[in-house]
Amino acid sequence: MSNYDRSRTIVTTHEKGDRVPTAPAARTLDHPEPGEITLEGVLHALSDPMRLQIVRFLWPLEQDEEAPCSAIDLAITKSTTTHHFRVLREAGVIRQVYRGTAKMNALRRGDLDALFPGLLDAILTADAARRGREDRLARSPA
Amino acid sequence: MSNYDRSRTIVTTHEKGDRVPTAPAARTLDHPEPGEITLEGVLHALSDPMRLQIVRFLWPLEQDEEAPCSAIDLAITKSTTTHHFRVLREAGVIRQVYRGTAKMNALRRGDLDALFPGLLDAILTADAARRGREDRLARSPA
DNA sequence: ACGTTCATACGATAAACGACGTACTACGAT
DNA sequence: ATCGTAGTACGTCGTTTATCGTATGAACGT
Repeated sequence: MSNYDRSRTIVTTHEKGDRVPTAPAARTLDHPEPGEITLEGVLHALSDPMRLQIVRFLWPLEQDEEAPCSAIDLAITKSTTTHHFRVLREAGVIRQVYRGTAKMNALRRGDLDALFPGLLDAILTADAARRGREDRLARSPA
Repeated sequence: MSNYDRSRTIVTTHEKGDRVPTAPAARTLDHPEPGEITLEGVLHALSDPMRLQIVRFLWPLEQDEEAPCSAIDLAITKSTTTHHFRVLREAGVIRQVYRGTAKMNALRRGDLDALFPGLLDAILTADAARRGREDRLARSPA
């Protein structure tokens, strides 16, 4: 289940002579190959309000521009945030990479557009339109 | 297939007085108003393989053309089929109406296109492309 | 060495989900 | 009246999900 690279974390037992975590070997994260990305998986990943909010945040960024997890203000705890980012990554929607102490996130726009042309834009445009409607409703006299 | 006789459709409300006991107020089904349809709900409804298969079946039909539940051959039992159709209906993806002993289904194409322009086509085109890829892979020499 | 910051792992929990079987209803035809 | 067909209601079962809290780890400054 966890794609976290445990090659080094396992070593909590400093048994003196066994694997010592002297070579951090840059934490890596598993991402699905384009061929492993499924439409159902992507749709499911985007069917959660929090995750949609994350993608909405990432969407306007330049191609491959990255943002740390903490850049997005979600009304959930940090551990739940981690969970949602992982779901998005495992579905192939975002790419995550460690940069120092932060974990940067970027939409896998190229891969998704190649696999499902127009899908991402249709979803996010639809979402933007929906939000526009709701805002207008909220502002209109009751 | 698709030649359903609509000549005896609507008339469940008999003129005579009010609700005639023989006509138990024509079973009706609740559908969300366009304003109640959410993007998350639609995405969630379409993120299941069986439901995607249902929509894929309904998609090529003419505008508002209907098909009974039984027209689609799903590898699940009847009760599970009922469940999936209900999820689609409650998400606003399809419209269901009783016609005699059958329950007819149609995509709510107009409503969906108005709310989320391009979304349905993007999803189903993406799905078709994906299936094309998989078929090619399956046929290629191992 | 120490503390701060960012993010994870783990464990718990309550809810939702997908699937099933059985018993049932509604409608139309025999 | 009875039967078959189409679909529902309900209860169950096992899995997944979304959320949390707490403890932990990794990188960076001081």
